[in-house]
Amino acid sequence: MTDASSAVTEALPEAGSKRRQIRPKAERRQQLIDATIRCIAQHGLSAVTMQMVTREAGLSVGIANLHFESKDNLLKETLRFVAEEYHGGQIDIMEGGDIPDLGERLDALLDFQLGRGVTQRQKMSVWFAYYGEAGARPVYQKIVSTVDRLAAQKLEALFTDIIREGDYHGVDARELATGYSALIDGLHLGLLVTPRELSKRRARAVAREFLRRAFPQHIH
Amino acid sequence: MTDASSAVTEALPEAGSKRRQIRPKAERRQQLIDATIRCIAQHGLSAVTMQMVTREAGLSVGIANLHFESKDNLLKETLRFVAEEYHGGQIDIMEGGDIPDLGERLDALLDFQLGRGVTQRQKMSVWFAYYGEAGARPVYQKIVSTVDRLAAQKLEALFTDIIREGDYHGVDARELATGYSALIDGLHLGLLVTPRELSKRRARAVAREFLRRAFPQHIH
DNA sequence: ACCCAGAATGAATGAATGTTCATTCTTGAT
DNA sequence: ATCAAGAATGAACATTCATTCATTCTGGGT
Repeated sequence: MTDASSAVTEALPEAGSKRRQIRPKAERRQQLIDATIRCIAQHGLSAVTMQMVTREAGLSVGIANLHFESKDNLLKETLRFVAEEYHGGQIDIMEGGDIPDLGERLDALLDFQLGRGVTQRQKMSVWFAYYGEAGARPVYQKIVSTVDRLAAQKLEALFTDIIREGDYHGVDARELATGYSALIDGLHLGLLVTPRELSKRRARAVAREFLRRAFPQHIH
Repeated sequence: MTDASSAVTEALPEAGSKRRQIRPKAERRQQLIDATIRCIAQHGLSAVTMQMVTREAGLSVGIANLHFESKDNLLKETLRFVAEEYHGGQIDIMEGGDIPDLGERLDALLDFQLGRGVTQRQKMSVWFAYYGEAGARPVYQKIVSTVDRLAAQKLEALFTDIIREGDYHGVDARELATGYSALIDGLHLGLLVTPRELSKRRARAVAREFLRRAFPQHIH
């Protein structure tokens, strides 16, 4: 449900054709959000300008204020999109009727969180750019909190099921879920800031080991 | 409140003295760095201006370019200071001849990483503000990598000692150190972005549980 | 073929910000 | 008491950026 990532991304290369095109509002909005994500990843949140974003989108500067009322709003909506895409993806897997086996479901979750290619790195940059500003901007905090809370609940529910199925003792689903979420966030940080020290392979091994310690029967 | 003439310039330093003071270069540098930290924590990295920082420091705008050559450089030096302070504190504890007992040393480390009061929150904000930009700024990446690598080595060494002392099996010091560092980073993020969901007390419990699983004889 | 609602444009505007530098002031040495 | 070195100041400058809006253009409806 949440894989609109590369759907509309190709609007850049017009071979000499600068002809003005009229498109529905929703499409333009997504086009601008996608461009914003690329700009943040490449230049950093604090360096992003409206001119930069609209040029990246292949549009004029005026249009950003037509569809979003201001730069602040564009940035806010971009955060909302990224947050919902990431957490939505997780939630789909965790609820997943697709995967009945709980151990496999855990694996799929880990795959989603630490897998994928370059695209993921772009999203990670955006993610942490906003985290960095969240301390000073309540609006960002609220957006992240909202989706975060839902994902945390689903994770706790999944862990509860696993604990029951494996008859594990001395394990608190809530505490473990908090720990696992924090671990994943920390690994993302490591991948972003010190990619030389932490390979994606090792990050996965570390996360896997965490789960294996908690649920030895489910992770091999 | 926002009076340009009288301003707030004489608020913090010396009571009632608006007289110009000449102080050694090192002291002014630190004064400006401290002010920068407070500004980042309060307004976010992308909103920080030179005027803001120098007013916070109770100094004039010109002085920032006298002691640091540019805004970029001031921000860079501020990151370096925060990074070295944080990692330096950790390293002192981990090397710690002060605390012979390894279990207690772990506790002290956890205390340092998740303890303290409001000050810590300020530092956290700064920390993640830079992380957010690190994806797009190699300079920041390098500063963080450098101190990070050293701290990681010390942590691995401490874990190795503990594993030997406790005769633990099936535990890899390096992997565990990576996991623990990531966990702490992730908990810091949680404390910063969703303080409502994650209390400091619970963060400590989660980190403690992680260590207890790995080193049951050393953490009670 | 014609029309017009509204999508799209981008030059113009004004506000904000980093940096400079001529000038003022402080301090310790003489 | 005097002076020079250089620390400190802040008004002025040049630049950059978000936002506006008069104008142009497009495409579906008639």
